[in-house]
Parts: sequence; structure tokens; C-alpha cells
Amino acid sequence: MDSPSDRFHQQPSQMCPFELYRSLPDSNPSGHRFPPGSLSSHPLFSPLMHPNSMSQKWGSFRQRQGLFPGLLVDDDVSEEDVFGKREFGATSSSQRGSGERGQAPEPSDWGQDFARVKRLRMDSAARSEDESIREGKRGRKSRSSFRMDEKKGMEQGNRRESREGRKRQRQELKLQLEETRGKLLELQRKVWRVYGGQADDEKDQENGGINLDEVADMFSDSDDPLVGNGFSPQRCSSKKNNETNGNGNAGIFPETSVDLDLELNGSQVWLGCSLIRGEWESAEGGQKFAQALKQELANVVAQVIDRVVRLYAESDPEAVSSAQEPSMTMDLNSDRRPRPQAVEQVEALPLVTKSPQDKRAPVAQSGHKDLLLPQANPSLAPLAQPPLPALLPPRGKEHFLPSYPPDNPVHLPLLHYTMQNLFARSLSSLPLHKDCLSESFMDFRSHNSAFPPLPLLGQLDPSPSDRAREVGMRAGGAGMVDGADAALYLAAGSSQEGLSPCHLKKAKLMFFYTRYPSSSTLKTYFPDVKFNRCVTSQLIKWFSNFREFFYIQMERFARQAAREVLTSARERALRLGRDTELYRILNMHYNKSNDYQVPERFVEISEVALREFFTAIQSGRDADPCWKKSIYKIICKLDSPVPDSFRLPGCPTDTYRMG
DNA sequence: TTATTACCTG
DNA sequence: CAGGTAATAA
Repeated sequence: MDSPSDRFHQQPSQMCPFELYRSLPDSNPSGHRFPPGSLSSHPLFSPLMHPNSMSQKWGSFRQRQGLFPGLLVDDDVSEEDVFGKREFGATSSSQRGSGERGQAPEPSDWGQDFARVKRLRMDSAARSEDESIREGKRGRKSRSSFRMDEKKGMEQGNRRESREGRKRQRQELKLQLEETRGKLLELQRKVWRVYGGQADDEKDQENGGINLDEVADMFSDSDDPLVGNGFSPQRCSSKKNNETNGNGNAGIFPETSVDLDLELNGSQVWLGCSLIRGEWESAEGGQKFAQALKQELANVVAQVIDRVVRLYAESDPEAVSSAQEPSMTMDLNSDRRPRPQAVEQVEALPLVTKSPQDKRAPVAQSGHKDLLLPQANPSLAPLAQPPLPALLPPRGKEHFLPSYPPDNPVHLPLLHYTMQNLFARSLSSLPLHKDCLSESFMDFRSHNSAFPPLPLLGQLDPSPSDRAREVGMRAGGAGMVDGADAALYLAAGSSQEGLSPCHLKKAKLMFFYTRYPSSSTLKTYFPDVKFNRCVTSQLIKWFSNFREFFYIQMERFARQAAREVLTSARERALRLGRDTELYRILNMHYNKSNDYQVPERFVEISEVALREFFTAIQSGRDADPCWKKSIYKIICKLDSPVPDSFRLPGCPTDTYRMG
């Protein structure tokens, strides 16, 4: 047999750490990866769904691309800028030259239509400010209220005349709006086709309809019923805009800022990934697309962390100074804190809440650590309860991408947990699917220069996942969110000392590679755990339990095989393919959520163990009270190196498959 | 002594 | 899966 490492390194080669992305263009009939209503399900339009990001990101994108000169006017560019300084038609045609790129549908007529409507709107807006405000308020009033207004108008004929004229103007405007609206909708469809690609087009036939309509809604006046949509937060905010901004400007392009939990620093996303529209259609388009998504997620994560760190810094005056250091570049020297005994105390009492004096975080030098420690404390729950108010000025995400300090694994996990907490909490207020979370976490990992993209995270497990899934929620899961993984992240975030269900899950997956991990190995692969005697022995105990289960199954199936009379049946029973019952049991035990591909190596080792048990039983060695020892010895030597991805905090399982 | 393991039990 | 215990090795 090859050496363990050799054989091990063979198998995971073709795996893609972003399997999810890679499979993006494929249609997914079951649709469980991108359920309707999930933001992630419509990556193209997700920027559009965010009132802010829509205007900023997509706006800047199309500005860069010069795609839709007509639409340009309603973006960040002020109206005066467009109509006052430039002649729209000229602008339109000149931009068209650079913007067409050969394949875009001719948008100039739409743009001109749009400009006409725009002018009309400008005219009416130019009347007077208060008037237009009243106008807007009146916009949705009933006819009776109009009549009341007219009665008042009788008193002053001039006013009435002008009002009549305005009314006509309004109607005209409305008509044109309707017309424009239709064209906009069409335009949206074309944009969708151009950017979404044909595959997505077909894939999203079912939920794509909703999507298109939603986008159309966002670009249209909000007379449409808003009930029953999938994105109530955005939609509601958009509607609010329309109602409060009477003149309807905001209704057409709801770029008005709404304080969402996550505001994306738009241009970074699209500009950062150097995406040219044409590339989306090419073969690599999917991957670029995925990168765009990744980057967007990373941005979100970075900003959220930034905000919460800031928040916490504000809530803890003593930590402010450290929190205002450029983000999370961990102070590696923070361990030379003047009160090392505090650390000792923590380590000695891993399962006990920290003493109040430790929480004080007395020295700014150690601020990062202390800053984040309480995140784990339940008392901090109120921290992120409000939907994260003040938004920080966006910072580059590289500030957050942890340059993972292998020599000092204590700090990063805290950061990681902070992210986990954040995301877990964001779950409640954002329509993000938990897939997004996992991906964003992985995004951090994959951006980590110290650990290049993980090769081990593999393809779908060919074994039937149904049975594996019927277990449902994790047994030990603190299943707050409907997915075990999200819950695990949450749980992991709730204590930086001691072991969480997430750690248990990780340990189980590690068992696929190593049955007999040394304590130093454990320390290496659980960098987010504060190791003390108790925690170490608990981890060791876990692996002991894993082994116990493993060997019990092996012996059981070996005896079962030994009972077979026919040699063929016996041989069959000693095979351990991925379609066998024994495999299913093992997978169920160590990979309950079935979101990790069982390494081939583990299957082989299991079969070795099975056969060893079998031969021992066959030869009657099992009469010896310590007959298993020799088998243990054999299995002990078959440990494989654990993939590097396990060095990172958190579960390495949720990267490529959710369900 | 301490650490690790297997085994048993709940 | 954790607690307890005994055996064993360093």
C-alpha cells in the first residue's frame, strides 16, 4: 500500500472550494441551493435589491460600462448635471459609442424616452418646492380630496386654472411614465439576458419571474401591490421612499438611502473584480461571476465587522482607542500584557465565565483581545440586537482579511467568532440565505493568503443524501437557525473557551483523516480553542469516542461477514463501498449533515480495519482479551495528514454544499 | 506524576 | 457523548 500521505494526496485534486459557485450556471431543478426568496438565488440582481447597493454598485457599474445612458441620469449624477450642463441627446449618443460593445440592444430610444419623461418631471418639479411636496402628497389621494382641493381653488380662479393645467400635465406625465415603465421593464429583461446569461435565464424561469417583476417594481412607480413579495425589507423600504418622496423620483429609482443592516460599498465590488460585461458570457464568465459574488460577500462581512467593532468600542469606552486602530490587524504582541495572571486565570477556568475584572480590558495594548472576548459572553447579546446603526466609512476589506497568524492563533478566532455572531444575528434581519453566510465565511478563508484555496472540499457525495438528511436537525445542535451549520456557527461564537458543537463537528470530520491525533495536532487544528487540560482531554475524549464507535462498527460488520457461509457473500460483506450500509453508518456518524465528502482514504482504512477484524475473528484470535490491540496498532499507523483547511477556525464543511 | 488509551456505564 | 476507571507508557 502506498504511504498514507501519498494516497491521500491523490484523491481530492479535482475538488473545488467553491463548488457552489462553479455549479452556478447549471440549472438546479430542486432549487434548494437557491430557494426563491433568497438573495443569493439571484446574484445578478442582488445588487439591485439593495436600495443602496443597487444605486451605487450597479449604477457605477453601468456608468463605467456606459451601458445605459438613459438610465444614467437618475443615478448618482445629479439632474442638473445631466440636463443643465449636457445636452442629453448628445450625451446619449456619445456614450452609446463606448457603451454598446456590439451586442447590447439599442437603448438610445429608451434613453430618449426616459429623458422626455425626465424633463417633464423636472418641469413640474421646478414649480416650487412646497408645491411639489403637496403635489406628491396629493399624488395618491382619492378623488374626493381632489375635489376638496378644487373647491378651495374656486376661491382663486387663477390658481384653479393653473391647477387644471397641472392636472393635465400630470396625466400626460403619468401616461409617459407608464410608457417608460414598460420600456424599462423590457430594458430590465434585456439586461437580465445580457448579464444573467442564457443558462440563468432558463434556470430562473420559475423564480426568475418574480425576480424580474421585482426589479421592474424597483424601477417603477410603486402603485403596484407590494404584498406577497419575497423581499419585504427592500420592497417596503422602496415603497416608503415613494410615499414619502411625493414627486415620485425616488419611486422610479429608489436610490434613496435606507438604513439597512448591510450597506455595500458598491463600487468596490464591481470595480474590484475587474469584470467586463462581455466576460460574463464567456466560459470563464461563471467563475468571474463567482468572484464577484465572493468579493461582494467579503465586503459585506468586512463592513459588518467594522461596524460592530466600532459599536463595541463605543459601548466600551476603555476599548475605543484600540478599536480605532485600522481595523483588525491583530496586535501580535498583545500577549505581553501587564497582567498575565488574568490570562492564566481564564485558562484555568475554561468553563467559567470570566471574572469581572478580566472583562475590564484595562490596557489598550491588549485591546483587541479584550475587545472581542466578551463577544462570547452571553451578556453581550444586546450588542448586536439593534440592527447595527451607525455605518462606518467603508474600508478596504483587506483590513479584515486576517493575515492568519499561525504563531498566535488566539486572536483570529475571536475575530472569526465575531463574524459568526454578526452573521448569525444578521440572519434574523436580512433575507440572506444561510448559504450566503457560509460562503462569506469561506470567502474569508479563501482570501487568506496563508492558506490558499482548499483542495479538499469536494464534490457531492454520491451516496443518497436523503437518508442522511432524514435525521434532520443535529442532535446536539443548538438549532436556532434552520440550518445546522448556521446554528453551529452561532454556537461557536458563543464561547471562545471550551468546545462548541462546531468543534465537535470539525473533530468528527478530522476523524476522517486522523484517528489518533496528538494533542499538539489538536492544538494545531483547533486554533480557535483555548487549550487547557480540560479542553484538551475533552477533545481527546471525543476522538476516543469516535474510535470506539468506529471499532464497534467494524467488529460488528466483521462478525456479520464471518457469519456468511458463502465466500462470495463474505467478500461482499467485507467490501466497503460508498453504497454499503457500513459506509452509510460511518458517514452518518461522522458527517451527519452529509455536507462533506468522505475522503476515499478513510473508506479504504475502514475496509482495512474491517478485514482485520474479520481475520482476527475468523482465526479465533478474538478469544484473546486484548485481541483488538493489534488492530488498533495497524489503524493507528494509517493516519493521514489533516488538510490545511482544518487549521482555520470554524467548520470546514459548509463550503461547497448545503443540502 | 502525568498523559493517553480502552473499556464500561448512563 | 461524558464520566469513571484501570492499564500503560513516558
